[in-house]
Amino acid sequence: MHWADYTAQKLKERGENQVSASGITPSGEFHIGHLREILSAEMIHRSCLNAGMKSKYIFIVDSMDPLRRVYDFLSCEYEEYIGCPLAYIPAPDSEGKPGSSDISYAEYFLNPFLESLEQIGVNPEVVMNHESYENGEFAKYIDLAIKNKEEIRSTIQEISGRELSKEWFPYSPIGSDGSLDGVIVTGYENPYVYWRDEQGVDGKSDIRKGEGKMPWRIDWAARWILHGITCEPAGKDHGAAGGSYDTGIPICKILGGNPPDKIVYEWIQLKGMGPMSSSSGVTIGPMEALSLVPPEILRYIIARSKINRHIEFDTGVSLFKTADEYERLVSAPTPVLEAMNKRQLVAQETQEGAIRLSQVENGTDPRESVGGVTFRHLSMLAQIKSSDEDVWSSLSRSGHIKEKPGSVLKIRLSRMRAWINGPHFPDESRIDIRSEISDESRSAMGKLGVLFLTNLSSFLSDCEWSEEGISAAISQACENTEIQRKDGYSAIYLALTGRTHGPKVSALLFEMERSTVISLFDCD
RNA sequence: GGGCCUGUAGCUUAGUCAGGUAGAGCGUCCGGCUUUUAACCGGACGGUCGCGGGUUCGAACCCCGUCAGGCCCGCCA
Repeated sequence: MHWADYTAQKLKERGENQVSASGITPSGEFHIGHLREILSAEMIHRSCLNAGMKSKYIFIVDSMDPLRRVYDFLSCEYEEYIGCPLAYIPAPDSEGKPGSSDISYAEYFLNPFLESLEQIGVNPEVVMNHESYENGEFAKYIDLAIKNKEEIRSTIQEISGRELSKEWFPYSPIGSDGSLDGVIVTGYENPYVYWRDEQGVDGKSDIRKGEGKMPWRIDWAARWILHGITCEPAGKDHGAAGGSYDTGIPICKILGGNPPDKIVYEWIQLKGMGPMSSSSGVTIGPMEALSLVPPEILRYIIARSKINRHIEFDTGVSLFKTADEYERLVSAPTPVLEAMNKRQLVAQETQEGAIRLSQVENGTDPRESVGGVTFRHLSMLAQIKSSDEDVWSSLSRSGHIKEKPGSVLKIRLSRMRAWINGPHFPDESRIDIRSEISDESRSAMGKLGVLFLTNLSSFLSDCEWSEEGISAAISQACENTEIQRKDGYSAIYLALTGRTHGPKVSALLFEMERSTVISLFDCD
């Protein structure tokens, strides 16, 4: 059984209404790792729906979290905003300086991410955490946390093994300069928390407004109750013994809630750049990774791995392999046979779940996602056809598509182009058509190969210029020169690309000018 | 120091919770396909399940120890 289905089955024991959630701090550009957080929760949400439960998926943006430090991509002017909630500070401009646009720092990084999520079929209910504070939704829990301050303090100290200072308080007010740092609480009288900040200024914060926040470990526990969260997969950092999951559970109970079960997912890491690239400074941009990969393949990468396994995200050749695997499973699902033992059945069921959860739209037929065109074929067309229109007309001539390309296919092509034109596309998959046959290729194919190509050249000069016609000509030339088919095809690839293998020859030649092919092959 | 996750065929891995003859895909090799090429079809090769001990009639699986990799115990997905 797939892990998401298994989790859904476990959740059913709690009841028929499920709320899955993710929470992310928008402190910088979103990246592939955040995607695992999002998709882990979203896939469980889908499994709950598929199991007949009521379920929703919410994405909580930690917009009330303060700016921790001046990140590399920020200019030093951000120094003055350290400690201030991300919702209340300006977004950086193109130079990393605080800009004048009216969107906040938090929104600046969030908005493009939400667009990417839409493309991979994730449509969460978005909750800006700072709004929950501003609306007073947290007030009840802040009050409870303050009243149970000592119990929460000892819970955190015992479970995390961390010593809390004398000044520690379960609510951090914003000081006179807008920062949460260094503000000491001096008193509490519902609804006001009294404080003194680093400048020595005294003030008070209304817990019903956005004038402060609870520390992370308590904030998390409180939001579980506020939103009725039953499931929130957390990264292994939160999941470690003594981490915020372990303290969140008892704190949630202190605040009168029923915490979700602990679900921990492993990290996803970027790989695929050769050892040379890291030294040459080629690194992959966080959102860039998302823009290269077809949505269902991206989902499949997350769905096929168990939630507690490392994933190496690779934008090189293994992307082809993953796409092949996906397409193979979609077009020819493993059949359920009587002879299968329990394990094989489990494996089959897990595989089916991974494919089902990889679909951009829940419940659609996986075969539609391939759109009749394989990833590899598209990579060839995208390389030899610079205009999209030519790609579509080629696909329609070859019978891959009926009329106009669907939106799924258009997105696939644009991502393919981004991949091919970027630094991550593997060289070995690059189609570089030679204008003449190199000496190495000539010696590799041997005399028979040369003879074959010359022969082929004449057949091609008067065959029908279609994939079928070209295939027939190749076949004739093979028979005529008594070359092994295998060697004949190798000779063609050697002439075209200098390698012994490549994409389907008839399709490749068909996309070229007949005269170009004829003069290239006529090499005797 | 304390803790978590991982270690199974050349590679990616299933199976570990509920112990019962180690499964799959990729790659490799061999054969087939007389319009066969980043294919397809059939077959073969390939595993001391990290290592050592224990429990058991029986251990990849349970227990103890140990090694290796990753991670957490301020913030981080």
